[in-house]
Amino acid sequence: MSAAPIPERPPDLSAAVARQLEQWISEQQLPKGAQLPTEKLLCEKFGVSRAVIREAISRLKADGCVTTRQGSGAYVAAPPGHGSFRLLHGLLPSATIPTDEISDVFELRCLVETGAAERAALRRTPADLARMREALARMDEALAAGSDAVGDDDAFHVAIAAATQNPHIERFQAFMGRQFSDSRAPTWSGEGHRSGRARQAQAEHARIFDAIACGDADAARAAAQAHLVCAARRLGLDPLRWGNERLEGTQ
Amino acid sequence: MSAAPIPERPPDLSAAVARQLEQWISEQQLPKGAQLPTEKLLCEKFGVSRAVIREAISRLKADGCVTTRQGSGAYVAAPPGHGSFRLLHGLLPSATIPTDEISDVFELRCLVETGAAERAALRRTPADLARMREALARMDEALAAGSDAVGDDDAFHVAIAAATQNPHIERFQAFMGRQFSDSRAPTWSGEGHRSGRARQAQAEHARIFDAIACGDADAARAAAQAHLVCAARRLGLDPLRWGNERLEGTQ
DNA sequence: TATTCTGAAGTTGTCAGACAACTTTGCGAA
DNA sequence: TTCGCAAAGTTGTCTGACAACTTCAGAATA
Repeated sequence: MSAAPIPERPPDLSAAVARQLEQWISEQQLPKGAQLPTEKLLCEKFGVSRAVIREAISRLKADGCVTTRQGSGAYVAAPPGHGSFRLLHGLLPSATIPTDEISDVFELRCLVETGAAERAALRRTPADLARMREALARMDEALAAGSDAVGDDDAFHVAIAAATQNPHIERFQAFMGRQFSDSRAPTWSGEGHRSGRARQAQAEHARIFDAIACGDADAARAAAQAHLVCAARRLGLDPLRWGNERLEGTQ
Repeated sequence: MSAAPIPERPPDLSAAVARQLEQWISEQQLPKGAQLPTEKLLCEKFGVSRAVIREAISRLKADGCVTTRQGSGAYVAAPPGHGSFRLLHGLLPSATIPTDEISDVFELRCLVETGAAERAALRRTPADLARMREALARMDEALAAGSDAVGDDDAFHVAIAAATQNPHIERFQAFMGRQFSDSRAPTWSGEGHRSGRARQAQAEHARIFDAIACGDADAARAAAQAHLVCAARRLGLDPLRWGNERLEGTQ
C-alpha cells in the first residue's frame, strides 16, 4: 500500500477515514474482489485506533462498497455508490445548478410518472381513489386558505404510484418526491396562490384523477404528461428540451 | 424504550443490530430529530458489547439515517433510505425471494426502458449508434463462441439510455443494470446458448437497434417492451402480472 | 421567587488489551 | 508431490479506561 491515503485529524475520525478509503478505492480503480490492507496496517497508516478503522469499514459495508471475511480480510464488493441511485443536486433552479440538469431529472420523472398514471388507471381500487381524493381535498382546502400544500401535493403523486399495485414504483415515486419537495414550494407559496399557479396545478391534478377514476389509461398518461410539462414551465424550465413536438403531441 | 427491538444472534452482529434499529425507527415512525436510546441502553437491550452498537450506529450514519452528537446522543436524521433509492434484494428468483417482487422490479425497469428507447430513437447521434453497434457486435461474437456477454448486454442497454442525451436516464439505467446483472447470466450461460435463449435475446436487441437507427419512436418503444416481456419469461416470471393485455397489445 | 453559575453525572469518541473464531501459510511426514 | 497439522495472521467481539462534550441539579445571588 505505497500510495495509501494520508490521514488528517478532523473531528469525526471514522467518517473521515471512510471517506478517504472510498476515495482511494476509486482512484486506484480497485476491482471487485480486490483486498484492502489489513486493519493493523490501516491503523498504522491513519494513526488511529483499531476501533476507528472498524467503524470506518462498517460505514463502507453499509454503502455496499466493501465486504469482510473473518480471518481473511476486507475486500472491495462494488464500486462506491454501486448499490443505490442518488440524484446529485438539490432540485430547484439556481445560479449554481444548471437548468438543463433539472430539466433532465424532470424527464426521468416523466418516464416513470406517465407510466405510473397509465397503470394506476388500469389497477386502482376504491381505497386508492379514496386516498387520492383525500389528498385532493386537502389541496383544495389549502387553495381556499392560501396555505401550504407541498406535502399533500407529494402525497397525491405517491397515491397514484401506489395505485399501480407495484411497491417498487411507489417507492421510487416516494424517493423522487422527496427530492422534488423544494420544487413544489413555489407552487404553494403565497405568491403561488396569488399568481394562480396553485389553482392551475390543482386543475391538472383533478384531470389526472378523473382519468384514473374512469379507468382511461391513455387519458391518464396524457394528463400526467401535461401536468409535468406545466410544472416544468412553472419552474422556468423548458420542457421542449425533453424532445420534440411529437412526444408533446400526445396531450 | 419499552417496544425496543428484540435481538437474535446471527453471525454479523453489527449488521443485524443496524437492520433491527432501522426497522424499529421505521415502525415507530420516529420523526427527524427524535433521540435514540443511549449506547448503554442499546447494549443492554441487544445483549452485545458497546463496540457492536457503535459499529451498527456507524452503519446507520453512513446511510444518512442517524446522526450523533458527542455527549448528547444519537438522533434520527432522516427516514431510512431517505436520500437514495435502493432495490431490496438480489434480482434472481429463488426460494427466498418472491417472484412477484422481481416481476415488480421488472415493471419499474419497463417504465424507464421503453421511454428511453423512444427518446433514443428521436435523439440518437451517429456516435450513439456506433456504441450500440459495438455492443451488438460483441454479443454476436459471444453467440458464435458460446461465451459470456452479460457485460455487453448491459452495455447495450446503457448505450440506449445514453442516446436519450439525458445523463440522469443513463445513470438510472446503469444503476438498474448493475442490479440486474445476475438476471442476465442465465441468458448468456452455456445452457442459455444451447437452449437458444441467447440467440433470441440478441434478435430482440437487433430489433430495438433497428427501430432506434430508423428514428422510429413507436417501434423502439414496442421493441423494448417486447424484449422485456421475453426477458421476464426467460426468467420464469409472468409478465402478465404487469397489467392486462391492453399494455401488451402495443407490441 | 427567579435567574445564574458551578460541579457532578451522563453520553459519545477514541484508545488499548484480551480472547474467540476463522483463514492462510509453512513445514514435516507419507 | 500431496496431505495434514500447527503456527501465524486476521477479523469479530468484549471489556476497561480516559478524553471531550452535554445535560442536569443544587447552591448562590439578585
